[in-house]
Amino acid sequence: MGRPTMNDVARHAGVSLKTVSRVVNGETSVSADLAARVQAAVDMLHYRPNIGASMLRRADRRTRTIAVLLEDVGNPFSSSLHRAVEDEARTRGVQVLTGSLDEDPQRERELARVFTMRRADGLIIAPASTDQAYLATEVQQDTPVVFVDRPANGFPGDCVIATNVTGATEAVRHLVAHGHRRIAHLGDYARIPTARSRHQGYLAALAEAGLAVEPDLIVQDLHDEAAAESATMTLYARPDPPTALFTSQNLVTVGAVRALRRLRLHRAVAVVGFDDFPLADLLEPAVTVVAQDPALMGRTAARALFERIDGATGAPREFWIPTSLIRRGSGELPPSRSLRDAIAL
Amino acid sequence: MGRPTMNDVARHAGVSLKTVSRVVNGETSVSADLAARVQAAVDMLHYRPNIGASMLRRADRRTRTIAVLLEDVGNPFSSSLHRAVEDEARTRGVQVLTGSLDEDPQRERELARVFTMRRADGLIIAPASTDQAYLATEVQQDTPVVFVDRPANGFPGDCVIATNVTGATEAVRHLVAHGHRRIAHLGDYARIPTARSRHQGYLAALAEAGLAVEPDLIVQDLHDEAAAESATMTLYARPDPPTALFTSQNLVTVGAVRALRRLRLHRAVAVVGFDDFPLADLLEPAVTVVAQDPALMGRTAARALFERIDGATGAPREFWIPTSLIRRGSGELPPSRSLRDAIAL
DNA sequence: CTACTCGGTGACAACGTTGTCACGACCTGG
DNA sequence: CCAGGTCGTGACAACGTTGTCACCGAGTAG
Repeated sequence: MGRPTMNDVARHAGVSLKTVSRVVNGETSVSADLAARVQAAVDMLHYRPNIGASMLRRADRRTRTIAVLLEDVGNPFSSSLHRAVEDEARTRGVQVLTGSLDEDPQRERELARVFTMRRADGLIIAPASTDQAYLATEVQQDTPVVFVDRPANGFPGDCVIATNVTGATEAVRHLVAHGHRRIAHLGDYARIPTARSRHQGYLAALAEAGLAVEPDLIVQDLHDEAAAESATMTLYARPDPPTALFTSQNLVTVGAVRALRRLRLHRAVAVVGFDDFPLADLLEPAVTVVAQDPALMGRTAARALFERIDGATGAPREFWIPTSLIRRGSGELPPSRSLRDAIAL
Repeated sequence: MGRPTMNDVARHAGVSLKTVSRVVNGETSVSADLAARVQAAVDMLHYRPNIGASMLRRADRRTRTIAVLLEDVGNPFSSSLHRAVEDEARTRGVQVLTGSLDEDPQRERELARVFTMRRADGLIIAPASTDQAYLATEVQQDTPVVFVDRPANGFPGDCVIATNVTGATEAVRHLVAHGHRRIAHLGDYARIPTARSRHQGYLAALAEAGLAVEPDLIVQDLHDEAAAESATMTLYARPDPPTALFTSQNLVTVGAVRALRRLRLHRAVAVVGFDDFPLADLLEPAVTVVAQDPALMGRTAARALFERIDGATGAPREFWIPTSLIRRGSGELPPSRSLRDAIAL
């Protein structure tokens, strides 16, 4: 004996199945006494509508479910974004399915397919793959997709993206303004679009300041703390190390800070990181960052998605979420004259 | 024209609906050439089964969905736990619905009801309310519920809980071992069971060391950084402040550390926090904590849940997830003789 | 050669719900 | 008093799928 159905309620209340349906759906065309009898039966049996069955029959075909594909629901950026999406969904009585992609394009496709089979009303995707053309066959014609954090390719959908290029430019310009001429860039996987944009912003700031690009000072494909830490160690084993670092992602920033600590250079080398992280203000020196606003990105993406679900048409839109430079200390350190001495120390 | 259905595929392949069903479900009793024709039609039409409809008809009534109710999917503890649950679910082809409770008992009931209407196969709940008796009428007889982080009341289900009491005792014992006699406790909302357990552990360690409980040194109902920071400030405005702090939650720990910084007491007052947090090792001094293992808690809860979903019966089980003391510096500071002088400074 | 089995296939009902329509009771206006 | 409309209610089909069962043809044993 599973859960009671509408039929059970109808029998209990001595009315027809359809009348129960009407009461449960709050239609007003039911007489007061029948409605009361139905309600009593519902309460007695603890009846709960099966919304799966309901969606099957309903005209609008809505599951009142959206799916969110993020890099990793366990990391701070993704989870803040997730939370903001949840809050928007909640006001609409919509539930949220999530999945982590771990930078795996294959997994992105798999999950898109799975959520399609579940007939999610819409998808929010932080792409791990470089090409979303597969979505054309994977999702239903009228299932909207909103891309967040990274741009989409090959599939039309609203995009919600941080101002990566200008944010990175601002970061590097800030270092230049504090007198730095040799500024290294520690970047994430070069295949990640945001990493490329930030790299581009770095180059733009150098160009603007008339500084030469020194390939030796650019290290890419750093994705975790350990890689960033060892890359930083290597950088400072060179004869002529940079006086400042621009790190393009928070794990990279933390790895670099760790390395500078070990080298006792944390008060000698300036650092500006892209993306804020908790406790950045409590480190010594506190870490200057270009902060993103993941909650705003999530809220914006969710709102855009719901507008589409509610029928908004028109060309794909781009929402640019501004970044903001937060001066905390590490980015305001002046260039150290005697870095090599400091290292020798 | 929505998505193609099995009927469309059947028509295209020139076979019956049922044959398509068999092929889609991988039944082997279909001849090779019919199976091939069906597969071709599936590929051509980009057919995707509607698993909502499928679940309605299937004998096992499984939605292959579980629901996870956490405090806040955006905080580090909840999101690590969530991620671990996702990984377990993924190996089983099960999807995860999540919801944040924000310590709101009402919201816990609402979400339990919503996920029931969606016929989730099982629930993982980090309770926000003190009584889960409502689940008896809310969830189906055979829908298992696993409680995580906090114990349940009034409803049978496996529990996955950190060793809060012994962890807290170990923390305080550690401070005692370093010579502290006046150890304050900064606790979360007293209504939260874990906060109470940690408080209990604190008292046990004092008793064990023959130290008197000083009510003035116990501050409860601190739930965020700001509250913890101002409580700490107040504590050090007293004539005879504690030489060490035991903080029962990571936001409280961070708030306390912030206050000690402002008071320039961060090298004078020992701190041990309950629950680890990113970058605790990079602060000065690095923060000694009793670490929980949220990923292990999530994994354990998910495995327990799936065992129940797969039919395991028997009395509710308790899984105790051990905590571990991580010595980093702040907890090893000796008692300062001249705290009042330091404050005056 | 017959009876019986077995493997492959399809017709049909059913899952729990909502959309459509028809029916009867009551009211209203001429 | 009757035609026409409105209101409340229920019978029935349908959503997309799977479970059940019956059927057909071929192979096998007696």
